[in-house]
Amino acid sequence: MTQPLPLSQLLCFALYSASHAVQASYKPLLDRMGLTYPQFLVLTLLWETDDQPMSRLAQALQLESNTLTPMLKRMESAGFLTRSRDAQDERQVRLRLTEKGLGLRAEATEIPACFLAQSGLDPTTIRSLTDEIATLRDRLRAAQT
Amino acid sequence: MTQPLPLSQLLCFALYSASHAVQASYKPLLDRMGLTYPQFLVLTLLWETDDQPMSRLAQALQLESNTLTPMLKRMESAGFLTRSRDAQDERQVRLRLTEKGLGLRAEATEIPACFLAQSGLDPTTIRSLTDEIATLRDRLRAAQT
DNA sequence: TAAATGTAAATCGTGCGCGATTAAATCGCA
DNA sequence: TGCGATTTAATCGCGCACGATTTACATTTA
Repeated sequence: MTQPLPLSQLLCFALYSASHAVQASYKPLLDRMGLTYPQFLVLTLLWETDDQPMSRLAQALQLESNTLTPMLKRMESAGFLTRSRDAQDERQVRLRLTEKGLGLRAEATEIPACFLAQSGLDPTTIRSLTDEIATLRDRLRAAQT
Repeated sequence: MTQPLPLSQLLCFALYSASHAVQASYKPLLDRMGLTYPQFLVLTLLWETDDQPMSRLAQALQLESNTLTPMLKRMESAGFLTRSRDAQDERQVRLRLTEKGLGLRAEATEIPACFLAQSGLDPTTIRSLTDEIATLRDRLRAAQT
């Protein structure tokens, strides 16, 4: 048996604290647009593909209706998107960007670049780090059977 | 200008989703002990050094009193630790492990090892990944002036 | 020593995340 | 065709996170 690691050397804490630090660094930029960080993630998906069912966002973000439903309602009231039942399958809720939601795209997609600058790391390092973390995440999800 | 990246290639989302995946993989083990994930982080710090002021935990976790106060009260009611005002400086709240809190140490410090096994990554990779993520976090915090 | 300054927790409100449950629509199959 | 099983959202409760403010105590300084 090895000695227990201190918090500062735990991968779980590195991820936890880094994720919070990233959200904090995004915050001033998102505030100007009236977005929270998870809402920014939702819009990022809709900027890639507009008019998606909620179930697809849930899949991509690994979030469930108990998180997404109230969040999307707030985004609808704020005027970023519309929610409407699919005519073919009334169980599904389809999400569509409004003009306001579309209008934020150019400004918002600059944020990851600002973030990269703030981090002081070069793009290649950022890319490989992203891949390694995504691989870890996918393996954990797969093990979660 | 480069093209905007899809969500799946954003470092911020990799961190966000991996952090959630790690917490999900810890959950069944923590549930058995009656702990939440942030509570496990608090205990990890107290297992390293018992009898700390709340301000030191706040510094280590980068959390503030608005998060920690209610959380520590819950942990106190659950019997994991005690909270008491420091006699020398009545502004401070000192945290001490109870027998129950101490008793979880051996079992809980095994969790990161289980996690490592689940991840399917070798210890060396885990360590360098942890370091890289911590470096990124620290640079972002430093830029956050 | 009294007033100004600084520091540590606590409090309040809002928005996630998620377990558990419910409701409604669709699908599958006898 | 009809009825059980499945799928999709919605709802409810609780525990973080965090901005903003307040309270209590300590320290500095006039």
